[in-house]
Amino acid sequence: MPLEMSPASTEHWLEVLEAQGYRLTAPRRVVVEVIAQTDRALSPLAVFDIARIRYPQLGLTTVYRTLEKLEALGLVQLVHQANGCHTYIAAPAGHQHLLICEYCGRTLFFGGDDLGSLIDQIERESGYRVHEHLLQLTGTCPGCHTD
Amino acid sequence: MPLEMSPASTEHWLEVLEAQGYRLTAPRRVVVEVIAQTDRALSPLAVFDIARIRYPQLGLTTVYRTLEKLEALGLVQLVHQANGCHTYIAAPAGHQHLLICEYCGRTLFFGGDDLGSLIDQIERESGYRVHEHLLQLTGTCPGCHTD
DNA sequence: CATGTATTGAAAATGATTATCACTATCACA
DNA sequence: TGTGATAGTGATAATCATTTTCAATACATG
Ligand SMILES: [Mn+2]
Ligand SMILES: [Mn+2]
Ligand SMILES: [Zn+2]
Ligand SMILES: [Zn+2]
Repeated sequence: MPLEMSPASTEHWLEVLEAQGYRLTAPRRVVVEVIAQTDRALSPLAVFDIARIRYPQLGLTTVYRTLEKLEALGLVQLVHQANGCHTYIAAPAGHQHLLICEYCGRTLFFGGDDLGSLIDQIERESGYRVHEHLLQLTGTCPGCHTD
Repeated sequence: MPLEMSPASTEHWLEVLEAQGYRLTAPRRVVVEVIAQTDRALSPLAVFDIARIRYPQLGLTTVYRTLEKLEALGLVQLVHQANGCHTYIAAPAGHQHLLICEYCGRTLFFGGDDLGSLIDQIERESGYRVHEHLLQLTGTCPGCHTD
């Protein structure tokens, strides 16, 4: 079943970073706060612009570097955009897929397991082994369609 | 069920381009040939390099412009790469999804209808209307795994 | 405090894609 | 068959996102 975005995982993310041996610096904290507390996919530049309000010295380079670490740790996940540029969004626990409202940007996750039987079938018929998959749905959320 | 790549749709593609009012010029022909006859996803630059062998005056700009038209007509489809850059591959008739071998690049298509029941379920549970979806599977083809 | 290491951000470099523009090829039709 | 209108081309320049470099700073540890 689809999941709502969970709020404010900031503290948890900082713990994970610390457990990895990373220092909890001011610029990292602010980047983590922004992306952990937003329920929309954000480009690195958008993260930068928001984070800079609280921490004006912040560099865009640090935003890229922090997002890279968070993605490697599975705390954020990449969202593919038609134009080629990628955005990032806070990821729920485990591998999940996205359903994005094309009007308001509201985002819902649903479990990767829902794909299991489809993938099993494709493996049987093709002889391939499936290791990874990318699935993103786009549409309109309940608030953005009236019919 | 998964489909093998169909060969040499070159003539058909040229007809479609012509039917759209586009002229069948030498540079367009060579770009169409390259992408229509390859069963792997190619970057614009890769298309350029291959096409240039037959038509050295070709400009990279024209490759981008031709791929853009072919994609708009549904003749090629975009393949998302982890690094952000996109590649293109000849698309079978109708909306299809990709299964790509991570070792040899061999590519299989499977139909969008296979996703129908999953999408129905997600629509019911979420209240969203799903308009588009992006699905790509990655794994190993029969020739690239021995077990 | 002293020292080694991680982190930072400005600036430059890179790489992909797109926009410009002068030129050419092709088409419609007189 | 000319001829003007239009589509198409490719070299070049511009743009945009991302990565690299590097000197300076912050932090941890003894
Ligand atoms: Mn992508
Ligand atoms: Mn589909
Ligand atoms: Zn919405
Ligand atoms: Zn293979």
